[in-house]
Amino acid sequence: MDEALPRQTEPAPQKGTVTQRAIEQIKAMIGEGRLEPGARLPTERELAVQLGISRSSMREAIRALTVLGVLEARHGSGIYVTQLEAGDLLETFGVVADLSRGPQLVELLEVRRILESTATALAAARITPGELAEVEKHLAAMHATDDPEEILSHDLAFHRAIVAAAGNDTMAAILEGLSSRTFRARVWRGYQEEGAFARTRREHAAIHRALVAHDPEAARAAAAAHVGEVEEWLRTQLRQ
Amino acid sequence: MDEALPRQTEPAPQKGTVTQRAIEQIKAMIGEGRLEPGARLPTERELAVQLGISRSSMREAIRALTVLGVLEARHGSGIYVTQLEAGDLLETFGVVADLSRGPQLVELLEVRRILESTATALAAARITPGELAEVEKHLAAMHATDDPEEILSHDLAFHRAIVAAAGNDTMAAILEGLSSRTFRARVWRGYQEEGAFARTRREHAAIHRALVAHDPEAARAAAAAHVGEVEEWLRTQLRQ
DNA sequence: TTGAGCGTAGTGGTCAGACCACTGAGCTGA
DNA sequence: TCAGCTCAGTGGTCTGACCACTACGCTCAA
Repeated sequence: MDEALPRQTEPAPQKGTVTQRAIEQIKAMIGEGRLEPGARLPTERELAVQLGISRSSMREAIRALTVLGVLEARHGSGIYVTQLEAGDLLETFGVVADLSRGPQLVELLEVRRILESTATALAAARITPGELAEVEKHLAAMHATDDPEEILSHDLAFHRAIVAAAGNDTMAAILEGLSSRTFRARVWRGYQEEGAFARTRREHAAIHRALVAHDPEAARAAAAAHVGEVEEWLRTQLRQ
Repeated sequence: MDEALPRQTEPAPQKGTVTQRAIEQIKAMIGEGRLEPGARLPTERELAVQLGISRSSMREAIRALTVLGVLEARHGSGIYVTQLEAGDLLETFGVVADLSRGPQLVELLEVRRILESTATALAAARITPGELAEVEKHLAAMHATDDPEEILSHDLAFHRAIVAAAGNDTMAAILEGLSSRTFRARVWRGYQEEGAFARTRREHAAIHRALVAHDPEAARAAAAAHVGEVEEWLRTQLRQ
């Protein structure tokens, strides 16, 4: 059975470019379970013959699915389906954050505020002593240095550890994209230059307190306020 | 200045494949503002010469950025940078929903519950009479037919209209991906077969009431319950 | 018997050049 | 004036060749 409903009497409607069709066909193979996660695909040359297209076009299709995190090409070995986990598929989410500007950055921060506050609330309810120790490690490291690069790095790890404790890998992957290194660097730079370090520390401490107390509502409020501060600052920047 | 820090004394570290490098370079050109949204790029042949690679490799790079929604190729005309709006960049988000299975679907629904409940709450506060009329149109259409396809279609439009009224295009684009047609079709099918139509109608009515009353908290609760029902049903399905 | 080292077949990565399909701007002529 | 045509330029596709790398099996000395 073909993937398209017979909307025409034509046997092969030839819609779109051959590469686009190849992308859809491989996606369909995976979606229908004909290719399991981790499975190895036929060779580029063989796939091209199977779908009746040239190797160049097939390579473009494979490249497309590679950047989407669906396939993984290993030089000299073969092409494999990824595990199709959240991390694989949502890696490209960072591109959005990297290329967004102006009002769109505010919208992204708003999404991050919503997700991160909920994730922090979940974490407060579920976090284990081991996970809490990890969070505290980065909190302490953040206070122990003056190097902005290192602070940013531990800041990221601090939030990442909290989100991981929330137990939803998909949400974690999305937030990872929303907090991607370049995105944070661009916004944080200006924000911290205005002497927001002290405020950031206070907010981090509040989040930490809520986690220790296993108080979801306090955690939600603290996380929302934390991201909201940056969001509001960015709004102000855009107005002027 | 090159994009990479000089971690080696080498002038050109040659990291990764040439195609990957080309992707990064084009992305950098856009990120640095050398290519504005809507701008037209040099021809494939010219770009290939500029970056010192073959046209094949350049085409793969362009294809990759095309599927990511960053570039748009027009046959016979040229290659253009998209408007880099949320819709352009987050179109690929639907791929995640299409290829996710099992526990990951539950995680996706959890993310959707969080975002959609907040979006519905925002909509309740901001919705205009015109937007409300649009919502009601789909609500009525949903009740006026028995065709599952049409019901699903209006169900999607109902939520889309609400989310649009929330005023955050980025969030709307993400939710669009999370509610993509194939995703909904896969989950909804089983859900509705169990006679959930009546419940769905009640929940939609509750959401509508909250919107009319401009009551954000009621709207949030109603939307969360609505998605949560499906989420819980899916959890049950996975257990057995 | 064992294991380090060496081939080698097969795979993805890259390149070059050719032709096709489509677009759009300029020319032509009624 | 403008409908229609022409054609140079652009993306889309194909072919075939070679390079870089991997994995596996073979060899041969310990």
